[in-house]
Amino acid sequence: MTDKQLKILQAALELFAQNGFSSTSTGKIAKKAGVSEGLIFRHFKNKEGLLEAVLMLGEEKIKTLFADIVFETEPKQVVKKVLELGLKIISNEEDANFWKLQYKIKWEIEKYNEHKMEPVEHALSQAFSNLGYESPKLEAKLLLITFDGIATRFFLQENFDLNKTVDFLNLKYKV
Amino acid sequence: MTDKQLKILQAALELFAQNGFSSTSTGKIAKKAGVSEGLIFRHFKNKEGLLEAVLMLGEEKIKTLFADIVFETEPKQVVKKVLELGLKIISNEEDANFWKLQYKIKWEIEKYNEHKMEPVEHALSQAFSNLGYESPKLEAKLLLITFDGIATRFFLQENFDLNKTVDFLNLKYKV
DNA sequence: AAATAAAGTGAGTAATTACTTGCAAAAATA
DNA sequence: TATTTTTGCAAGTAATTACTCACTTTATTT
Repeated sequence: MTDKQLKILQAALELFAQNGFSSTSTGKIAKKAGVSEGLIFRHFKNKEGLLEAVLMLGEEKIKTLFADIVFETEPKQVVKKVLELGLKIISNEEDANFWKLQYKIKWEIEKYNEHKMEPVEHALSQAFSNLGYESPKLEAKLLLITFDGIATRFFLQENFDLNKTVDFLNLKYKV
Repeated sequence: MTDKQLKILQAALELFAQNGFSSTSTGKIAKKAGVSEGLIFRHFKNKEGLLEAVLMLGEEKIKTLFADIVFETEPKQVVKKVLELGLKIISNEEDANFWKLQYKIKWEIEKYNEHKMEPVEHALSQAFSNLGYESPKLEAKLLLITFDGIATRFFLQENFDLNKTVDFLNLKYKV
């Protein structure tokens, strides 16, 4: 991984997350990265290849955040940590861009990659089971669906109060 | 509203909802509508004007669906009807496209129009209040957030089981 | 040091883009 | 019926697009 290669990936992440895939030209990426446009195609073959590289880089980062949840043994803490994932994301601008890109791409390419969240869903399901919930699997699914809703608001609704929402959910789930 | 004008709007709705705004060319819209490309600009000034016209048409349709909720007096029925809004949407392909477009555009243009849901939120809040919930306003907000999550899954997740999710929520809210 | 490979450039290309314009047909109005 | 307005088309246009190619520079290997 050369220095310029990384610069391209960073510029692409920012622009893709900000303006979407098809609205971001390779020319603008090259300019932002301080690189000739041809270099993008040398390293990533084509625009889609660049997107895939950015997406893969993001998945690695996201997996790190998941590990903290999956290896948690205290059931209440599992739920709490899932709910507070959002707060964790804001704290790092690059992480936030990765998440935003994930959702943006979902809507642009129309494919929901459900198995990405599977380990978290499983951990949640187990946690709800231990907490005595009647339908732990459905509870886990529902919480992740709610999480998608929260993400939608967080990235798109200007005056969305994330803390308030998370607090309320903590209260509802008693964690 | 001429016949061709309507054809343009219908073609634009389908293509925008399917492929997004910036990825849909005016040429393709014209071809699908069976119309010369120039006519689009005659009637709608530019591509954005066409989008706005489509969006406005959609809002009218959506308002109809909302009316049924807002004028409902039985609190349990209000909650039930909000939860079953999704089911109602599938039944009509055009309605589904309008909703899909709403979300697509949100992510493409990055603006969440919250006041659009305000009457529903207010009705929900009142319903939760009547049902004795401790924080009716927050409950209303949370349900609409969850609704966004459900919409995300409904439109993007291939094997998403809408009925199962709605049934579970009906159970949780005891409606 | 010589040879090979990889990284990087920038000008060029064909296709697509949103949008314009001049003109004809149809509809509405007088 | 005559005139004006609206609706419609086809052939443009300038800008932008993703991508290529011939070439130079830098790094790695022999």
